[in-house]
Amino acid sequence: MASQKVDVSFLHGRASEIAPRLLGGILERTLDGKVLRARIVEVEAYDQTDVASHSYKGETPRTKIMFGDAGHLYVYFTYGMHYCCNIVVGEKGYGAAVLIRAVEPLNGDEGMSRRRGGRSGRDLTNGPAKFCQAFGISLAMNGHSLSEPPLRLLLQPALPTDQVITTTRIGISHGKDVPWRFYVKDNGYVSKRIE
DNA sequence: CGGCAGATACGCT
DNA sequence: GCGTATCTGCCGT
Repeated sequence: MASQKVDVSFLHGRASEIAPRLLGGILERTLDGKVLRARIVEVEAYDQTDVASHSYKGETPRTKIMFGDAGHLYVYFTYGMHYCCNIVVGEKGYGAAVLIRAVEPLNGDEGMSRRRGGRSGRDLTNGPAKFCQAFGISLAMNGHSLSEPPLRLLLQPALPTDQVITTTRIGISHGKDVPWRFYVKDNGYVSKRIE
């Protein structure tokens, strides 16, 4: 597949509009001399107007990257043991990002399985922290530009609208009614199928 | 497959 | 102190 720069201008818009457009995009990671590839199948949008977002209460040391340049990775640590990663979107100074909640592995399943404690199939990457573990993403990659190795985003053509399911987000206690979760219809790697 | 409890450490009040 | 954009194991259906 041809190499492809992240079209940063494409990421300059509302998180809720960009998020569904990232479905089907490819994430390519080089790790331990191998190439891992996966297709994005589930995302959620967060921005500073929304109570569920880390950026809601303004910029802090932790959320600084979310307020930075689009096309970079915002990684956070949660529940004392998990990492989750987002693609920063919107204008610099505006805190917004798209959480990668699930991907479908395309290559490098063996390495992912090893990092996932021997698990296989959908259990490799059907959740945001599972994906980070499978892809070896931690705080060390916070702020990384997705135009460069060792982790690149390769945008793909938009999916047909009837293949995209829109629902409320998962695991939050505020902003539960906001329909900013998007996933690929009938894809086995989606974390939870509801509605 | 669904529901629930426990793990575990950091950011922020 | 308290809550957390989660996962896992264990239980029951």
